[in-house]
Amino acid sequence: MDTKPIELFSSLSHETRLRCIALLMQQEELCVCELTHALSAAQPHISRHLAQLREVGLILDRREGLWIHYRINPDLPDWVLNVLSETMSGIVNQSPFKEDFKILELMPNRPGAIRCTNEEQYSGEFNL
Amino acid sequence: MDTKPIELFSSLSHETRLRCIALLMQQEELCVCELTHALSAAQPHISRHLAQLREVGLILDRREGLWIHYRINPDLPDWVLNVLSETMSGIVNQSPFKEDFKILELMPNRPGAIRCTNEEQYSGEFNL
DNA sequence: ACAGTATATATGGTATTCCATATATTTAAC
DNA sequence: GTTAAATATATGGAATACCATATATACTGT
Repeated sequence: MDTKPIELFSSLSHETRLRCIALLMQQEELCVCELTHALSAAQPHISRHLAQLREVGLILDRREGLWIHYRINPDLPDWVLNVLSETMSGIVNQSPFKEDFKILELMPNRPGAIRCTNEEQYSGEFNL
Repeated sequence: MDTKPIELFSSLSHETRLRCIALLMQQEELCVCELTHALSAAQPHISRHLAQLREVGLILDRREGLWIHYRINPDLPDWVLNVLSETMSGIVNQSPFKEDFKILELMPNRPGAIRCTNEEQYSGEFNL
């Protein structure tokens, strides 16, 4: 895959999209409703920006019944994945990203819980 | 310095700015006329985008007589510098970045000389 | 005065938002 | 086993906000 740097950076230069990417970097896989909850945003808003990220190839989707799970595309070029993880290390303690992690953790009835009896809990420490 | 990720990425999401950053990552210090030459762009165009990069703190300027030299801000947070160098490794072999390096190398009368030849003498088609 | 660089304004174009609606899938009713 | 309702997600379109460009003009140092 031949990621264009301009596309990459303009994808990351919108708060909604960067917040989604940040959550996906932490959580492996998330569905739209979880992202909607974590960002306290309208569902069409999230859906639009996820579509943009998908079109650029940053994320992949997987349908499972009602839910569509998104995840970071593991086949991105190394330099792109490195940019993402360097970015994570820079923003995990900044707002609104750190709050997003906490709100997601506290979300009731997460979709994964219906099927996965052993959902993994985020073990980080937060200071809201 | 507390670089905001959105500001960083929107700075990098414009081709002119990313090309300037790429040249500055390679060249330590460059003046506006060198960047103007390397990108074959109008001087006000370059100046405008350098101003944006300066306002965000990505680059610093230093006046020396007629010339204003720009350089990457060495006091950027580590994660930002890492994002920049990871990006460099991803784009050095892509167009138009790799061509920019060559055109800059071949520039006649680089400053240090008494004045920059700003004429549009460059007409040769490089086969890069 | 002149060369190098910066800024101001207007204009056109692109991205984003919001609302409404459409599609897809599961569950439930009959 | 169809049909309908409910849930999850996606898309269309108009209004707005944002950004880039071009051109002209102003500033700064020799």
